[in-house]
Amino acid sequence: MAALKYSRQRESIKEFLRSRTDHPTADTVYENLRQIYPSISLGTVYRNLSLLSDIGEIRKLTNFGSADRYDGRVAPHSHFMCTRCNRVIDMQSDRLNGILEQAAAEFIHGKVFDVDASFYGICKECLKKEEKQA
Amino acid sequence: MAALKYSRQRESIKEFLRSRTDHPTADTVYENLRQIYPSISLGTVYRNLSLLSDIGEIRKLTNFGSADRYDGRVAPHSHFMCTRCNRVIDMQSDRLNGILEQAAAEFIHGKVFDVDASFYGICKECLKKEEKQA
DNA sequence: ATATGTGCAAATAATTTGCACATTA
DNA sequence: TAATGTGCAAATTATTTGCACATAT
Repeated sequence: MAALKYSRQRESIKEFLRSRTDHPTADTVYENLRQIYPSISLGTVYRNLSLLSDIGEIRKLTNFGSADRYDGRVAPHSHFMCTRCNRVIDMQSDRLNGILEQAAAEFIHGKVFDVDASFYGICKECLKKEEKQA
Repeated sequence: MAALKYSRQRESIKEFLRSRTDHPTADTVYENLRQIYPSISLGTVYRNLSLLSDIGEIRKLTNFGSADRYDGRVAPHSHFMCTRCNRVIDMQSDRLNGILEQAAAEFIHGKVFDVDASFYGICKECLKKEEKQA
């Protein structure tokens, strides 16, 4: 219904997310956009993030800690979170994507529209740090 | 470190989750346990849910709406959430589990300890309701 | 002109925490 | 009796919302 009107705040938020690969939280988006639009409000950031993910321009990740994170990349891919340093990095596996799609198609108790796979562990860098300590 | 002591509240919470397949929220657990322990507090429920999931006796699902949900089943499996009625149902696929494990093993940027796959869509029952309206 | 978007501040929702008392080992 | 767990209430965190004004079509 609601006809979408242009807003530079929204465009900037989208652009900012496209420029990053670290899946920032709403608050990080806010702090960064403040450099460009000093009077932007956190409410506006939340409203636009939610709107953009509703229309599929960005992806909302609810899976990696208490604050939601946002991903500027919408092509199918998975994520790995390091539970030491809280980094979230992209995982690309066509095979995994294929199997997830297939599992979705074969599911008999409903119609699947969306799929998400998340992995948790310790990243290389944090593993190295632990070795040094031991 | 912290040596674990018995508590009937904790045992009841675990037992309650084992008896359900609908992945209740902390609040639902609280409301139900109140029938048995009228003076139990929400804080105690939260503390025990978090403790139980830390020691792997239950699983915490952060993926299905604003409130976390809890799963008494810890064997590897996936979930489907109906975005109409908010039900979360179990999905069992050995093949999917296998591929997820394999993707975890092949991941080169870190060591994976945990995997989660979630599916979103509309369940059979809600699909039927929509048909009737059209 | 009218719908849509924004900033600000207050409200809400979910979860966590401090503290005095209770229970377990 | 020492460590762990509980209930209660207050605090914290993330997110949402109402409202008056601003901007886009």
